[in-house]
Amino acid sequence: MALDHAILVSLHERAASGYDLARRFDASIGYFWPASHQQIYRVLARMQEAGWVESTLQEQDGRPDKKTYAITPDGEAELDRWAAGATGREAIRSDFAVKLRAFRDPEAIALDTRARRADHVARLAAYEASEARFYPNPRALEGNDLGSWLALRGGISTERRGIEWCDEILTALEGRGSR
Amino acid sequence: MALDHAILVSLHERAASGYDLARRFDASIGYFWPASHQQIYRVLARMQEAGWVESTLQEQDGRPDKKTYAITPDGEAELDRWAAGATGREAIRSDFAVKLRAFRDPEAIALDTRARRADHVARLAAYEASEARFYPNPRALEGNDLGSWLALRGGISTERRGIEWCDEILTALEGRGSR
DNA sequence: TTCAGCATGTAATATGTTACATGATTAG
DNA sequence: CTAATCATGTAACATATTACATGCTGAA
Repeated sequence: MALDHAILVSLHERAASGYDLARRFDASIGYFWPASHQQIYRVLARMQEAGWVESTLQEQDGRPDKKTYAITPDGEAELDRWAAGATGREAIRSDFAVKLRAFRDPEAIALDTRARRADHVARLAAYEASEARFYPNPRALEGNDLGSWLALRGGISTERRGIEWCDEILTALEGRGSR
Repeated sequence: MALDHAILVSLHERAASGYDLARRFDASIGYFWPASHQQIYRVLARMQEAGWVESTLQEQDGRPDKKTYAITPDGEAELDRWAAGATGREAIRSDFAVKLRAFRDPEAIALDTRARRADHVARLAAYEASEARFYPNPRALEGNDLGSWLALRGGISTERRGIEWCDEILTALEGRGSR
């Protein structure tokens, strides 16, 4: 039930509506735990029943009502409980690696690899921009900010390694005549 | 439906029973697409109905009967079709990164990080042993072997980056007084 | 007037995990 | 005698994805 905790972390940082959360998940926290709005609404409902979050309705003029969720003390306690435990090994599920093993169509692989590379480059740029903007002086970081920065560093190294892998694949394919 | 294709790739390499596949998934191909035997049996049944695989019963003395699955021409065609398309971006789901963002208990994080690091080291060693054993001369590789080697290279770089990230986290935590 | 954005959800389907179930053989 | 390995699955539950549904505002 890790989406629960991702949402709790996000609500701990700041109260939000389901819609707001969905947009946050498209950006910051969703880089490490993607989720759609449908999923988020469902989990919010479940957590509200469990007493981990509470909601207040806000009227807005010219807009639909907004249901703002906030984390409760029980929710904070649950976060603590969860944070004290160990996280297991994360499953890697890579269609792309499976496709490499299949190795059916080198041209298609090369094409796919180039697209993936561009993707990694774009995301790396976004991460690096974030880092420069929000964490210009990493040595001074503490607590929550330190954690967020370390998570971002993980993202940066993931993208870099993705680019390197793509380059390795492209080099190997080119060396053997596929363009 | 990527488990389907992972199984097809595996059956293309060699026919196997559900049980055999489950063990393969614990080792080679499962590094990139983990799956339990329960899942595998379910997907095999579905693919047999679709005509992508076929099974033959083998009697064995002193052992339960073995149902050996093989890929059919339709299955091969499906693999081709799938291999020609592009793979989308892979979702990263990392409890650990979420936990870093929560940053509730630095001691617990340090402990967890050390455990993860040990895990990465072990898996890296396994990958490197495979590489030395099965692909001593990468430049000479072609076709299927080249693909498998490139997939393995991806695994190796993933583990290396995991170790580096853990070290970065531990350094940051130590620099601030958590052991 | 059409499309993007705001804001909320339900429903159906697909996929993954955990627990249960059976029964034989072989190694310790 | 006990546990592990071989071999097959079913069932219940949890989670994730895709499609559907509604309705308002503001900008092009």
